[in-house]
Amino acid sequence: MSTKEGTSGTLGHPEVTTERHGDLFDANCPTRLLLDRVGSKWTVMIVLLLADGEELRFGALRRRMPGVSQKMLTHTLRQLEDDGLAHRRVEPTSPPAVHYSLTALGDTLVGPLRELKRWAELNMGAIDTLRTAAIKARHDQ
Amino acid sequence: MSTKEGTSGTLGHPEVTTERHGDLFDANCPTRLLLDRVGSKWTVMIVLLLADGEELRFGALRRRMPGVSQKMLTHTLRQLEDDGLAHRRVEPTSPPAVHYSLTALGDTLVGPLRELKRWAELNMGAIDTLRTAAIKARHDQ
DNA sequence: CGGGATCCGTATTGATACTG
DNA sequence: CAGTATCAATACGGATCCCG
Repeated sequence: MSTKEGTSGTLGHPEVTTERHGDLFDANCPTRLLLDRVGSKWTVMIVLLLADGEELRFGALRRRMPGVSQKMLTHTLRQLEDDGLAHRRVEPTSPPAVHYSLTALGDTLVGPLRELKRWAELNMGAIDTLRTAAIKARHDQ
Repeated sequence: MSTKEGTSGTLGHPEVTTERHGDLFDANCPTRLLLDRVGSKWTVMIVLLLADGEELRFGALRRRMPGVSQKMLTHTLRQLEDDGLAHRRVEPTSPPAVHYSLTALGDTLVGPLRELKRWAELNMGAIDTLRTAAIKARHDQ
């Protein structure tokens, strides 16, 4: 998630002009583009909160996401909106009320993300144990 | 889900010294822990390359991953190893040969990641188009 | 060949403060 | 309430040199 905005960035990066390796993985790999978004700290959380047709206001989202700053929440929502994954509906009332929901496209992402979440809940405990042990072992030796 | 919006007026400090939480999503959320790893730039690529029992040497991995630096490759592999997702086998030959493969645990992650990859390949094109259009629209107006 | 150690730029995130 | 604008910290990723 270091690659900034997808727009032809001026990354001090050697141009990948050749494809002589002919491999499945490349710089323009869509998976990486997705992971740059999904890897963002709050994206998945928002998508999962808006799943199942849930429509939440800015403040409601914020309350459900402990630790998020309003700047990051705004930023991530904007990103999701620009990607066509989330929809933003503004009610021009006295204090403006902004509702967020998933688009049809965004909804299709819920499945894969839920599976990932399920995997995490099942295995992250084990991983954390293994990790601690491994590091301790290296430190020991 | 619970549409309860309690007036939790206490704007607590960001100090997360204790496990003071009350929501489903929190810092100790396993999903976030997983995404911190998966969101890393090269993790998914490595896991997918090592899928299906593939065992690859350091150099082989590197050759298949255009743009990766040896530092990041080493770092990511070490992380995967510590997490118990990858296995490292050293052959103490004249020039040392190090082979990497997935553990049983690591293998179970392949499925969810493949699904994510499939989604990406199907939809990232559309997303990129939408994103460009959205940004242009905002800039236009 | 594999990888440790170091220096370094910058993207990402966060903490305020201010606006309509 | 929802959002923008600044400023500051840091973690991420890359380049390079060196070692067994």
